[in-house]
Amino acid sequence: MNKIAPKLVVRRLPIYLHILDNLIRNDVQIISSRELSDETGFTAEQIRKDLAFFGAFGTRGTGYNTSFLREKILKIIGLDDQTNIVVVGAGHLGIALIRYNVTNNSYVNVVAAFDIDPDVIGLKILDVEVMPMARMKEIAEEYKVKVAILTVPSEQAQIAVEQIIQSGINVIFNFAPTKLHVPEGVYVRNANLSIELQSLIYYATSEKEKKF
Amino acid sequence: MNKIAPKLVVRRLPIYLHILDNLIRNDVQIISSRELSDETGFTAEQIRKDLAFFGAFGTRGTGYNTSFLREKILKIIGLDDQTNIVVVGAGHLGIALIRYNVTNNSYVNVVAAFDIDPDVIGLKILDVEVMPMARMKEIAEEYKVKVAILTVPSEQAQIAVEQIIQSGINVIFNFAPTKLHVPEGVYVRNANLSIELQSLIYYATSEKEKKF
DNA sequence: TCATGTGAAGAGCTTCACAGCA
DNA sequence: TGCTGTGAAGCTCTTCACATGA
Repeated sequence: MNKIAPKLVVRRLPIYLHILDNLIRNDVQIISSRELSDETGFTAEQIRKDLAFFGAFGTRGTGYNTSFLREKILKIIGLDDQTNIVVVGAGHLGIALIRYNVTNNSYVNVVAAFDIDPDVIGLKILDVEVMPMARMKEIAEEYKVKVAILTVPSEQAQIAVEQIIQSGINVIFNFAPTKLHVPEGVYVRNANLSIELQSLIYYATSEKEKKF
Repeated sequence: MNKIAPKLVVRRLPIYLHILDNLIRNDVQIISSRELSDETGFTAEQIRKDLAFFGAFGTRGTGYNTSFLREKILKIIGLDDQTNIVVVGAGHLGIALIRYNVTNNSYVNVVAAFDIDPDVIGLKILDVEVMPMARMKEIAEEYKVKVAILTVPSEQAQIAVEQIIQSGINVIFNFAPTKLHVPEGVYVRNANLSIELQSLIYYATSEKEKKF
């Protein structure tokens, strides 16, 4: 394994994982790329190529063993044990993501939230405590946290990023509508919901109504 | 204009729009693709190509007039007047998105939320009322709603989709972790936050720790 | 001179067509 | 036979290099 994995392939792996979990729960032991295609909407060829990038996990003439493939994908992503993350910014969105994540995601666990507002510090969302930013490094080290969800306002985003990086976290899922400046080796994915929403409007409006 | 706009270009337009809004607020009248590159992280060439796809909006040797370019992008996206949307599913995530959107997005306006739970029907989140699903069509027609944010649980997603489509809405921003089946002409964008989060773990784990 | 606009080249991802193997 | 695995072709998007024009 020396080629680097295509970004879009990596983003599809958890989708396959989710389907495999459901299949295994229903005692399905074998699945073909054609059936996975029906479940996902991706083509069977694409699914085979995605998986084949990491190795030959299937059996010709038969398909993929669901449990075996699940284990392989867990290893590839790096989800082999419970992965701990933190939420930075305990506003409405941060709190909603904590509740949402806990109920929807059995692989990733939020260990703490951080905020600068004394009014929210000390609160518990489900069993997740909101702590002052100063405790981030201690928590990150204790729980081996490598990923942070960032939901602070734009103005505070860059300052929060410095603290996140100093805490040893190297992946940021950024919900603040601003560009983050990070050093080499830190990976940022932006999830700017307002901007996504605006781009969707494009597909709601017929071409005829647009003049430019 | 007969070629169809590249999807990735459309997704970047609101990013340019956001920056232009800030520049105009600070009385900046001219911006070059180089400066837009510094603000966005995209290359200057890419920004020029993105904009040039829709027309020649700049002045050679000078740059782009911020107000002029803003107007053009608004027209291209279809944001020429306040765009109304609805939220389907008034759980934690739906409520958080209503609060988040209202405070972050001056172009898009949530006119109503819908849910099946009698306990939340009648609630107001800011000034957005939670209504029974049966009222969706009426509201969609009254406010010319073309876009819905879908935040119901997976099991209810497909049923909700039928109602959304029957209400005349043709674009769905889907937060439910399930594949939606829609007819031709309906555009779905998935924002599965758990799955995005899982794919990020890949970038947090060093290659050395992975064996497959 | 300086920054836009644009063909051409390049990179990345998907689809095709079929070889390979249980 | 049936489904995986994979080079080759095709498509989409990005980068390059420079012609164009204020």
